[in-house]
Amino acid sequence: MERVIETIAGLHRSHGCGELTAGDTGREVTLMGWVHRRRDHGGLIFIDLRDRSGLVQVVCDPEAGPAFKKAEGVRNEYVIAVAGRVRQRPEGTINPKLATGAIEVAARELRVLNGAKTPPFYIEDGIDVDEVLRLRYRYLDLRRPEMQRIMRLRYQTTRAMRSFLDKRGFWEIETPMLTRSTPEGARDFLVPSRLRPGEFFALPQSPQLFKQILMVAGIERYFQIVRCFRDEDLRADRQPEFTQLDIEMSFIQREDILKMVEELMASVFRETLGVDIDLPIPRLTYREAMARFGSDKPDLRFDLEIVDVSDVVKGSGFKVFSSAVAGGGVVRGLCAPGCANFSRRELDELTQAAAVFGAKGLAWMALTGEGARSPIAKFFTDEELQALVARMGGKEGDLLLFVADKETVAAAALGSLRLELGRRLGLYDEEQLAFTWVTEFPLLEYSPEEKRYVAVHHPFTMPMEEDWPLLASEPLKVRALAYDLVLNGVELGGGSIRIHRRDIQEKMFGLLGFSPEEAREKFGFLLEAFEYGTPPHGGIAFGLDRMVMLMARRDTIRDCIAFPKTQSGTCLMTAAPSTVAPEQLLELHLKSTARTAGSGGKE
RNA sequence: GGAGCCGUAGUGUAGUGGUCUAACAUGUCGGCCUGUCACGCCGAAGAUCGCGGGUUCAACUCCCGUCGGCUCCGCCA
Repeated sequence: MERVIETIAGLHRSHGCGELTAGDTGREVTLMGWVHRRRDHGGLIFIDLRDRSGLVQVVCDPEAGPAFKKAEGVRNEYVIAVAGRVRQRPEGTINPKLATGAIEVAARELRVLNGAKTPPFYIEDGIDVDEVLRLRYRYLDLRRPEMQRIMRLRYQTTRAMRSFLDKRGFWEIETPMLTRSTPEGARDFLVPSRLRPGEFFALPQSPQLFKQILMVAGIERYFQIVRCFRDEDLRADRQPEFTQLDIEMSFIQREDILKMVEELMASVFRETLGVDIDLPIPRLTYREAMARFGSDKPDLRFDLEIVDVSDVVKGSGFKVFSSAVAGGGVVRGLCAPGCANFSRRELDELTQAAAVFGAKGLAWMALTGEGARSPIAKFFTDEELQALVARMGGKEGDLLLFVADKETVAAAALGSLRLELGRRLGLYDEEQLAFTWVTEFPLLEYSPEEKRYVAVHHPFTMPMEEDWPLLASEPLKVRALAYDLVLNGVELGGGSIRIHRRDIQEKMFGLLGFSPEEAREKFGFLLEAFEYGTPPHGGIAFGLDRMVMLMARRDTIRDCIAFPKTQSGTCLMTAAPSTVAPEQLLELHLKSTARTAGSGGKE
């Protein structure tokens, strides 16, 4: 059908559709938006008009003449302007499901500002459609109210952060997007330099080194809401480009930062969600978190703690347990309340969940009225069984689950099992916000691939002063002045007090296996800067996408990013990445070794 | 790099070796309709079942491969 596109000339939008109330009755208004739905009754046409403020019903009467004629040709998602008068709806036609349901706009004039193809999915909340389609037509997906709410929440969150930090004397400073590839850490995205053949910039994994140099530069209090890039595999909560709130402060100690961040979080959650966070935020040491919850980002919305039974079972006749302990491992368990009646199938599923993290098996013991029902009960004496049940705090009707393994495997497997049980048993309230600090992370861990120690946080993290003596003797036992903020089992952010003393930094490099020459080569500019009067300093960085995901109660950060990538790192809307013209490569002095025959990209 | 799940009209699903000439809902298009709001009623169009190969008399269905998507492990200082 031939559609006539009209101009907007002479019309001035007076209201948002969703803003109109009974108080506007009698008022002459001009609305502009998208046709959400049209109901054509032959002699009377209703149009639900939508803009980002909401919906309102527009009524077109044949008496309106040309407006009625045009309304007949209008289709979903057409962009129209309507001028008319707000009126009360007739008796009995009020729609309580609609915010503007008590009124309607009687169209006097209607202009079709643009037509639209029929969208491939409904422009409304709660749609059940393949995410591929949503990402391909992201502009339509973002038209949906729930997505608009998330985008607004994200904006409100960064606004609240800026406002808080501004009041505390922080300056927002931009750092380069084209920078130096840094060793250590994630894989870099590289950008070839045209002017320097054979050389490359890297996109920043974080502004870490720049923000520390800003402390040397005397900025004292810095922040930045900044895009960061990591060329690693994706997850529901990991994208190759993401946004972080990056903060650094001088002349402070760990407590100063933690306190400031707690106040920041309280302020942001109050301003965006109207929620009050209980302060101070509770703290766990890394050691405690791993032992009790099997994770360095424990979900504290529910208890269900892991219990160590190594000492109880070390002398038992059950070889799997006793030999695990004898071999330096541990036996730990969980008491699943009221799960004694779990089926074979449910137990298999739990075993699978534990196996993902490397547990070789999952021992179970159902506490029934007739005693312990379990394939392993026969290996224990009555006394051992009693001691075991007592240690686990097991009651009749409970199911005890055990993993015997290296400490790291047992912790990880039971930690994941704990989350699985928490979900299955509905042990927590979805609305709850359980913040926690995790502190005293280890400074170093051993990398078998590289056959050396690597920094758990980064090479500039200050060791805890009481552990300084261990640096030489037992480096793996040294704890760092590093901290993570965790919310509902998700790592929101992390930071540390940095090393500002040359002697300690040299020790650290020594432990990481860098010769002075190597250190200079990798971080020379930073070390040089550090020689010109570096204040004690420290900071933290938060994943904005994850924070918004939790605030909006979504399961993936893709829903909180306007234009996210798929799991294979592509953009379904733009079809990026793509091949480029050979001349472009030539200019950059590059030659692709890829074997795919992409001859210049898709048309 | 590895494991698992998914792929059928525009969309969401059904169909598990033979009336499948692929069904249902919704959407779309046309007609009717002056108080609907997931409007209603009547009618129509719309799918080489992701792609390629194999098994079979016969494949949407079984097998292999491949592509795409999702979840997870590794990886992510």
